[in-house]
Amino acid sequence: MNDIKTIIADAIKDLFNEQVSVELTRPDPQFGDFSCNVALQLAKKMANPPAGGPREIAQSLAAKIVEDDKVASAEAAGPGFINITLRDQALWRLANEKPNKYLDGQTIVAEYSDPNPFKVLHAGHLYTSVVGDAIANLLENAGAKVHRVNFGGDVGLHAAKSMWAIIKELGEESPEKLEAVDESQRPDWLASRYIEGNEAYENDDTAKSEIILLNKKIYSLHAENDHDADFAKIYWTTRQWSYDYFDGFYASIGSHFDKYYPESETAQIGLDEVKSHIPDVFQESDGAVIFDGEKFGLHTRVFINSEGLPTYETKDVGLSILKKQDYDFDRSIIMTGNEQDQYMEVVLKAIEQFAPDLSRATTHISHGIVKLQGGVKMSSRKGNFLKAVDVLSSAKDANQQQNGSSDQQISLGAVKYAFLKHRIGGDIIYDPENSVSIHGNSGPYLQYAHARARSILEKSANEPSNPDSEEFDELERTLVQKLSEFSEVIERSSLDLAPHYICTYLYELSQTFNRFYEGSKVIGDDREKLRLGLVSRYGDVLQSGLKLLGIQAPNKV
RNA sequence: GCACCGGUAGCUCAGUGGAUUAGAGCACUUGUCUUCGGAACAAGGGGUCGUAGGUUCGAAUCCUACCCGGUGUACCA
Repeated sequence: MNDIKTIIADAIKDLFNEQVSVELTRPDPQFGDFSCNVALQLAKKMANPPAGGPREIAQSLAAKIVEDDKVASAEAAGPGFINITLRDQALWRLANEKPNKYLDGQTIVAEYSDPNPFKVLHAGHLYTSVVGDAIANLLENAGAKVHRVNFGGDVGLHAAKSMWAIIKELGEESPEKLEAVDESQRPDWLASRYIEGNEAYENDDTAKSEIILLNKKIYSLHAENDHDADFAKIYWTTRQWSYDYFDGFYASIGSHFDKYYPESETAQIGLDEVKSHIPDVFQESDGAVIFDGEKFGLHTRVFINSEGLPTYETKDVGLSILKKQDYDFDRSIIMTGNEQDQYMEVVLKAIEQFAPDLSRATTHISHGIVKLQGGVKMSSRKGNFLKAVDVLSSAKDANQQQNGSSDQQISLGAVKYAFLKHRIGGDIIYDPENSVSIHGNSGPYLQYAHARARSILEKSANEPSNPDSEEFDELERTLVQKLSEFSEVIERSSLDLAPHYICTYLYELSQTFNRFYEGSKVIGDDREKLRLGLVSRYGDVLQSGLKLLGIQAPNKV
């Protein structure tokens, strides 16, 4: 693709001695392989454009471009577009192009999922785990060294609520009693404690003040690095249960993290940093330390509360510094729910005041809420929300019911694809039945399409050939043309941090293949070897595309 | 109030300032096909791209105002 751009850029230089950034688009296939609007740009730019305007510029460029031996035809069209058709061999080479490693040598930290210890993973955590992982894959594929990290609150009111209920449940501060909780029950047991603690906090004033005290106790436990007191033992043990539960969950969806950053580890660093920038960046106000975002058209937010405790803002400052220390990244990507959009703007603006490079290297992306199709009522009662495992099991059930399949790769692929196929940002309406459907734009459909392609290759007695010197017929060429888009799609997808481009592309590709397959006999045809070559490349593209999305593509379904 | 995000077919959603006719899937109508895995292919109906202006050779896309929905707006995360 860059070859083609160079051909056009050279032609522009030769004919008009101008420099224009050449952008290629993929037009409707009937118009050619590529389309280019440089003539329209040039006409604007030139001091003395030709009398025929952009149309004439396009014509003379087309005549020049077509001289290149990669190009079969180039024609001026419409108000001044140039439609370019490649020679078949050049198109086939493009269809086999390796991904552009434009991020070679770069280090990127991707932070997502971010669940809190002591609490339950909900549907939103599942969503960001899936989408964050796909983005990390894309960046890795472009050559970057990517570190996946996870930030969560192991201190704070929710932890105190849990600890309060844990101790109540145990009857006393005796850590050995925790052994009675079976390993498999630990996540649910902790979830129940959080619900109890939360309820007590809201409805029982005595409990509430006890919990507030526990909150401070947890902070000081960290400050003193206490691992010996009974209270500390209970805290550290149950906290570890949470991390074990997270690890198990991520493994079950085929994902992993390099590192967990607990808030307890970022709080002090953030606190020191914030304090060192009073009053130049942060100011004291009503006993708290704030950042006056209004100077920048943003909100003012509290970084250290009037009790001297760091807020989430300060912990995020600490996290940024820590991530930079740990990985010396070129770029940092943070994915959260979109309710944090304006919050994050303030934090990044504050960081910009004392560490502009750090702020500039950070990209925040955010997503909406995951809802179930049909709008299952979310009760306001605590603990009754859409859990990550609920989403997975609804897919499993739907797969069983609709397809009679208990294949986890299928139901997991269905969920991932259903999340990934939408542009990041809006709410996701998840429909289990739709997601596992073998008709239409779904994960299982593509997994099946891949298996079917592999099956053709296996069934044939011949080896695929590399059709480098032959001409394609119409259906073959349409397929190769679509295959040739793959490397562009994944590059654009990683540039825009938009995995959904890949979903759209893979589905379109499979439709193109089905049309080819409907009209072209493969096994037993004179052109069998050549066509096997196309089927083989198609299978590879489907598999590597799905792999980038974090979806398995087995050879047999 | 102010700010941010969204509003595209009955539903769920794509859509890079470009090209006749704004696209998919699901759902609906009809056809092909005794199937190299038909989990297919072909054709059709269905649209004031929230509304009104503006910029542009060209706007779903950019700008302005407004309407609707969601979220955020000082010591939660």
